[in-house]
Amino acid sequence: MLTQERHQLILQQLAQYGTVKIKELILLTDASESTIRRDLSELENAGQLTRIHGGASTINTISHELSFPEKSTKNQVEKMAIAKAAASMVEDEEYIYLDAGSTTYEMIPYLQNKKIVVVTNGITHIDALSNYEITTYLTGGYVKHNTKALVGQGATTSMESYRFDKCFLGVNGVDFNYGFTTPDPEESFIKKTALRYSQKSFALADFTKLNKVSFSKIADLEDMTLITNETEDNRLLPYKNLSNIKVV
Amino acid sequence: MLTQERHQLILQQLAQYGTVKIKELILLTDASESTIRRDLSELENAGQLTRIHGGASTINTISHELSFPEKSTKNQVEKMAIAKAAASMVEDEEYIYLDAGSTTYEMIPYLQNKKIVVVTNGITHIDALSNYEITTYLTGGYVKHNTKALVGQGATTSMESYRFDKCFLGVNGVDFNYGFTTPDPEESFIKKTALRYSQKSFALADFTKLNKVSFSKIADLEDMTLITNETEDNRLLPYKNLSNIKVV
DNA sequence: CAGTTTTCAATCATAAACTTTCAAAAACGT
DNA sequence: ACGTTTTTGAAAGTTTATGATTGAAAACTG
Repeated sequence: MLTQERHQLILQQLAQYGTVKIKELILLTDASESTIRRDLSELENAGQLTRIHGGASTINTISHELSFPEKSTKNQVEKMAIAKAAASMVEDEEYIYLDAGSTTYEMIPYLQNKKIVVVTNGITHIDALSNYEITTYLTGGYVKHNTKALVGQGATTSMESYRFDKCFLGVNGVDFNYGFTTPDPEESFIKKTALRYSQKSFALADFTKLNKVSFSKIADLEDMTLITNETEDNRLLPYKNLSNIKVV
Repeated sequence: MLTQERHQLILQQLAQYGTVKIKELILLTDASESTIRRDLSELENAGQLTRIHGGASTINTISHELSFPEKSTKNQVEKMAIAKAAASMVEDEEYIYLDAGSTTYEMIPYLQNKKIVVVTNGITHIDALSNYEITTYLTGGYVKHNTKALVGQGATTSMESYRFDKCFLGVNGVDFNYGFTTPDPEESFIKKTALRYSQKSFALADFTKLNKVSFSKIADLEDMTLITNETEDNRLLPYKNLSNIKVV
């Protein structure tokens, strides 16, 4: 990746979110920590940003915070790492279902330049997918106001017209006995539908979701490949022996 | 490959991506590294690009980002007046189809507090509709990157599940003989579908669209009620005697 | 506030990109 | 066909960018 490309990416992230962490930039650019630090120094000297502990922020953070919604930075780096691993599963010429949700959203930058077709029920994904010029279809359906996800009969019906090589679903609970779960039965039903029409399915869950059980069941553990991240404790222990698990 | 061809290719890549790597150019041209370097030097001396470590970039990458910002607020006042009049046609308990486009978008603030259900193919409408807590369904379909409108078979199919009391469509051409027209046949087809499933239909067009004919026909004049605005000239003259016209 | 973890700046060796040079190949003109 | 000019690709030596390492500084934790 060219120096200028990195600089542009950094400034773009800042314009979008107001702040950015070094670890996020490392994931986005595949550059080393040293390189990112050098980039931030240069951009700071050029007066394009201000460095803060752990990352950088726009010069005038105040105005930005008011006009733009803050990126929820909770487990952001973990989510990006998982998203990156998930995106690496995608190959050219494939048809992909991308679930609504923040983790699947983070996959989009890593799908750049892949010759794929994406179907999604996440309205928030559309802008990013358009920016990267990825061919996109949206399912129809009822608009959930809080999450901007499409659900209901309209969503499932429109999915019946499609078949996917791979689907990527966010899940809120992973449990050895209860399998994959999520709070909203409506969304759960959409996920199940995606699952049914996909050759291969992936569940994205950061470590905070492990050994949690949510309300509505999506599938059993063996039905999807779990993509999650390493932790220092032994939360992952029950799953270590599973064949369909990828730990980043 | 001719020198001139290479130069053209380099400039074309730059125009498309803003930056280009030397390794990419080697692959694209089958020329040696030395040759590409010479090309870049020459083009830099000619003031056509700036070389950077690893490749080259356009002189002012900033201009690319500046082209983004604001879309023309052309005829904004007229559009709002028309939108307001259109929204006043909507009554409680009705099921409404709201077409994608800037004029129909302006209707949304005026729909506040109405107990209605809205179906739309305009992704850009969703945020506003959510803000006003209006029950919303989105049609599915292919995402047109530039307009963020949903089109294609998926869109029309999903509309078949719905029936509307009223639909509001933006049109680009209104002509006494040719009726209502719009540039994109795909979008035209969606509008026709909405029309078919609506009890009553409204076409929104500011005075600049009058006596214009666009490529793809939507309907005849008598099929929709035209909502447009007053002008000082006599553009409106041919339509004055129509029963289904509302001038604001 | 002491101990731990994370982040940071500085340094250095390596790898990648760059410039210069030169000889071979291709294109050109007579 | 012959010599001349232009273009090309490879090689040498130079510069720049990068990633790993290390100890210091800052933030976090109990």
